Amino acid sequence: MSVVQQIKEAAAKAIHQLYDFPIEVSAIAVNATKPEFEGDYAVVLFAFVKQLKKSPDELGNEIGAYLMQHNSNLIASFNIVKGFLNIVVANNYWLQFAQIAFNNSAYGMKESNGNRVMVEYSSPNTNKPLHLGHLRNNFLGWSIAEILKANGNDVYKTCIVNDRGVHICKSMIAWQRFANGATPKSTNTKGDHFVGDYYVKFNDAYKVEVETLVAQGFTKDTAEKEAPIMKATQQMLLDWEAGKPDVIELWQTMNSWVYDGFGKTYQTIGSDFDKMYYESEMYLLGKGLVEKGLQKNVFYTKEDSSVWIDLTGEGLDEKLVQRKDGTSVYITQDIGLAEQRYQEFNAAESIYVIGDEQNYHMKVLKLICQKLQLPGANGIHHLSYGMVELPTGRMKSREGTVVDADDLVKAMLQIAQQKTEELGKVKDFTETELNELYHTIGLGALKFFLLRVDPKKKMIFNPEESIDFHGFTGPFVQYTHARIKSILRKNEAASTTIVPGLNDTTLLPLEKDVLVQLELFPTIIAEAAAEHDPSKIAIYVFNVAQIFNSFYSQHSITNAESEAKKQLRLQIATNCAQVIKTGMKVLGIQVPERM
RNA sequence: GGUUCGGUAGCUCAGCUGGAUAGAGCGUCAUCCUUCUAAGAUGAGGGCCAUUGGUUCGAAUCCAAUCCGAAUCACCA
Repeated sequence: MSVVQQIKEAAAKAIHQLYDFPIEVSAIAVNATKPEFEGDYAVVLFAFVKQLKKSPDELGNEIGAYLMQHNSNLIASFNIVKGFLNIVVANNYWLQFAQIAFNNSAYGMKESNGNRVMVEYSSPNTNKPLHLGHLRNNFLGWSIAEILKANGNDVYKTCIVNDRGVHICKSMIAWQRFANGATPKSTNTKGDHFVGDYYVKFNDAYKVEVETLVAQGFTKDTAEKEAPIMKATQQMLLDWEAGKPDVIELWQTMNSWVYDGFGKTYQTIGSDFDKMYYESEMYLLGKGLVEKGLQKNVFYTKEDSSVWIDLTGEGLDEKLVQRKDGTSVYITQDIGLAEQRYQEFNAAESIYVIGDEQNYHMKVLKLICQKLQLPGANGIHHLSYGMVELPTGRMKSREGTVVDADDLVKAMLQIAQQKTEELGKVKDFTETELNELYHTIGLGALKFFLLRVDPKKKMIFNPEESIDFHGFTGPFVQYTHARIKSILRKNEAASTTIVPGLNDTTLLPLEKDVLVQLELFPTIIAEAAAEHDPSKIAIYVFNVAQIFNSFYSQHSITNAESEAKKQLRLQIATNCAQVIKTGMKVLGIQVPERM
């Protein structure tokens, strides 16, 4: 149990016992003591002054004395300042903690709890390569899955590929017309980029046709509908749905190019999935559910025989779930997919990593699932993340301001290489080792940059700042790890038992600061899982690195004042490396032994 | 117009289940490598926490209103 939790429980018990006043543990407020006062944690007394009709000083003294008497292993002393009961945690407690963490290679991880959780993320379209926004999605999804695993859940990572629809047909039409049989191989282009290029070519051609029609006197609306290339695209979609062999074949070929490209990107950025779903196989799902919904009177039919749900009672609108021609819409598919996945994975909780532009859609989806009483409906969570914008504003494909994922990763690796070469610390590395290191650092910088911000918030990607390797960055944390490892290599392993001769030794402030920080790790991991928020861990891991660096600059480990101190500091350093490694791992970031 | 989210240092962000003098990083200025990795450390400077009112012992945090910004409200996906 965490120190804070122990203090809360002890304080609640004290108040109950001393004043015969039962109080919820959660009602006790405990903060870190400000550095200028003596103590580690402070119990806020104001809340009870009124209820217990005693002055803060009186309360503090009585509660403090009780706590010391009944929790002598935890609490060494206390003092009261302006309504705050400052508690000094016993040095022995911290020393013991150092041993416990040192001997637990899974420190921060929880035992399996048997809960099954499905995480859906990435979900690309097959007409365009991945961009910066997809990277945020992929890093968030992968990380939240790891964080949930670390908290003992069984996690299933899934991905739904949007591989059908008009947008795909656009690329196909453009390829037919403009490619002259070119392939990714013949042009030496990555498959997803190759197909994306034809999507762009479609739009260029379409634009020209519309302009021509407008010049001939058509209205813009008519021109957009009547442009020959658009009509051809719509015909192609119909042919696809009818299963016309040559269209299906082209569709399969072009999609296979895209998957080839995506596969490479996923491998580079470390995304993986337990199960891939393809919309082409799923878009008919949910038809049965429409029937079921009608029977349950959750849905109703309008006179044109389209099917709707009325969500005005929930403050939303009426929503179409089936067109009058009997075809299903986007949301119907999603309902079907939700049910199907529940049957496959039996996950009580499903987390959908989807941009905040779909907040409304996800709200509707959950509501409908609940009204249909689908199992697992209450466990649907939308991990809604904000858009990634550039300093100049939103990325727009039409204006060519989209930051391509592959380009960005490549640029990060190059900067990692350049920086590493400048510093010249790993001149003895082999070619393979060097490439591995550039990958670790470059990708680490990128992942950390995208994960260190609260997912809910939109963020600004500043190319200048993101490639900074100093301060609140991935490489800073990685560097700290490498630094610790370097020290550990130069010393024999630390003692795994209680270091003799330390019981009476006062911990130095910086030694204690590091231990206090390390002790928070399990709490932070749990918080990050509960809030679906990897940024909590990024911030935490940075704090650990920072505090260690302060400690390191002040106190020598190798040449400590005594052998006992040396052992303790080796333990502390080892624990820091361990916590940094584990914390970074759940963010999807490797840490090097040297850099 | 309705709904939702946001507005904290020059910039990027923490802090938001109310608690002590609002914190980091970047950038600026100044120190520290013959001693464990300087991708580091230390210090200085930088703030009407959008505005106004309310709730109370106490508000960046909760409530209301206002201003500014974003997303969304498709028989698109």
